[in-house]
Amino acid sequence: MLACCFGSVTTKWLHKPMSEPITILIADDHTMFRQGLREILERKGGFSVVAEVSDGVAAVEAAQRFTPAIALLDISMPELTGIEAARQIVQASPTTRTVILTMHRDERTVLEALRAGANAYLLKDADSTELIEAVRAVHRGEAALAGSAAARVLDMLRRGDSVTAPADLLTARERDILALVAQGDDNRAIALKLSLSEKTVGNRLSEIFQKLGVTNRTQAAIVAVQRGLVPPPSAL
Amino acid sequence: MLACCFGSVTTKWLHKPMSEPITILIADDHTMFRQGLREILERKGGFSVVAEVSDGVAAVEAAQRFTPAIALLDISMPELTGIEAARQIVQASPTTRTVILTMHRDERTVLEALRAGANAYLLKDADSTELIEAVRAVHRGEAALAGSAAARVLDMLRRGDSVTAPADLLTARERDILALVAQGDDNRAIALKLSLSEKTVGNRLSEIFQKLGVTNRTQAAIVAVQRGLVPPPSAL
DNA sequence: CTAATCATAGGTAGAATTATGCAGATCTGG
DNA sequence: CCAGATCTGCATAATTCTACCTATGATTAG
Repeated sequence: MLACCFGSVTTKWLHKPMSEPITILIADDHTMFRQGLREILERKGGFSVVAEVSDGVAAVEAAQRFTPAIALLDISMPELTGIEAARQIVQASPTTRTVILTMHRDERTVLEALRAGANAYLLKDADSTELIEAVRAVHRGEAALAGSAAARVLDMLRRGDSVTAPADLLTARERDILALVAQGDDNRAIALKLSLSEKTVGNRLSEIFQKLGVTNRTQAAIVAVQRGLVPPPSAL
Repeated sequence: MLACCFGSVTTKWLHKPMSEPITILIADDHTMFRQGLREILERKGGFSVVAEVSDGVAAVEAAQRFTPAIALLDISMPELTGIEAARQIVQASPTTRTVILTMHRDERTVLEALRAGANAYLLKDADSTELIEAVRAVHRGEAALAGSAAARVLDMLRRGDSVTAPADLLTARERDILALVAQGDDNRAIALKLSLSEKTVGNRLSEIFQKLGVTNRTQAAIVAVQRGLVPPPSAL
């Protein structure tokens, strides 16, 4: 522990001879988590947290303004999920590489994130050294997937079918509907809010269920939130 | 930043003359978050993290074995929610004071936690200095509620009715059912798993909806997870 | 241009959900 | 032991949901 502290101080003094520190944007809706991450990164040395934001929209804006080398994006954020944010950040700030943070070890979420242009996918119960290593790897231009995640994705790539078949990506409209389902709206409410007929909502929903591999709306809501397909319901 | 680092080192050297460090148990299912918390607490000085666990059951066991002065409990944990863990910890280790961490600013959750015997209730988007202050206050024997939370609870206490009326605490059986709803089970599946008739499940559900102030099972599932009434669905 | 996909919406039929009311069994605190 | 709360089960009816079918117009890719 002391060694660690000394180590960090030492590293700090050696900043100048090192190459530029890696600039980082942290996006997570929990202040404590952000501060913890910042501590870990800055004490380690070689990293410079240039922005901290608490929702997806702010993340995109900050990425555009600060063009950080790395954007650490939590999946579950208000306004815009980490995955959506990543999608927009690769447009808004192409030099920024994105790392998705999540608590769910879900293969399909990984693919969803990678398709959105994310360069890495890390579980929140990964060790902080794994995080550091992943950030460095991504900064070097490698696409990093933490330990177990990497194995799973490779497995899926090997099986082949998994990568193409469950390309069950929801369409934009389907996501609209799913987002309302995940807020507890019934079909009538959804139809009203989206100016659709209840029939259409019901039909869409059936397709969504198929794509998500579930059989009812409650399961769909759970999956949607867990996979970061829609922003989590803020408060009821 | 440098000052901060020196400060922490200094504090560490001064450990001995200080009163005993406050022993702390951290329970959260995200390793990164735990490590961040630990960093923040240990660098600040005066705190000693004696155990880190990732689920509610382990939290209760650790509290029993290490009898920490403070248990920092995340609400949303596998196996056992932070609130349930607090309930059991006050039994298993009466000298341990519990601090509930959550991301939801929900008045009813606050009450739920306080009723379970928690000594403090902190939002995860609180500042780390607030956390430190709260932990110290709780250790001094005070019941701490972070800024806005305190105000809200006081408001509710003032209104009076809120404290007694929404004593809509669910019964044990109702929680059982709600937990399955929050996993996406339909009434038939619930009836099977709990050895009940579908009718009974339906009846219970209607009462649960009333108590939670919702109108359908999806909303109930959302509320249940957000309030920490049931452990979140692990993976679907 | 053609084929494919998407968004829309209508229909039917069956399954599930939800709101109520009633009632016996059990348990618990006073 | 009593009173009250809880758990259980049954019934009914209205509502909602879900699966599956068809079909039209718009957009898009090849």
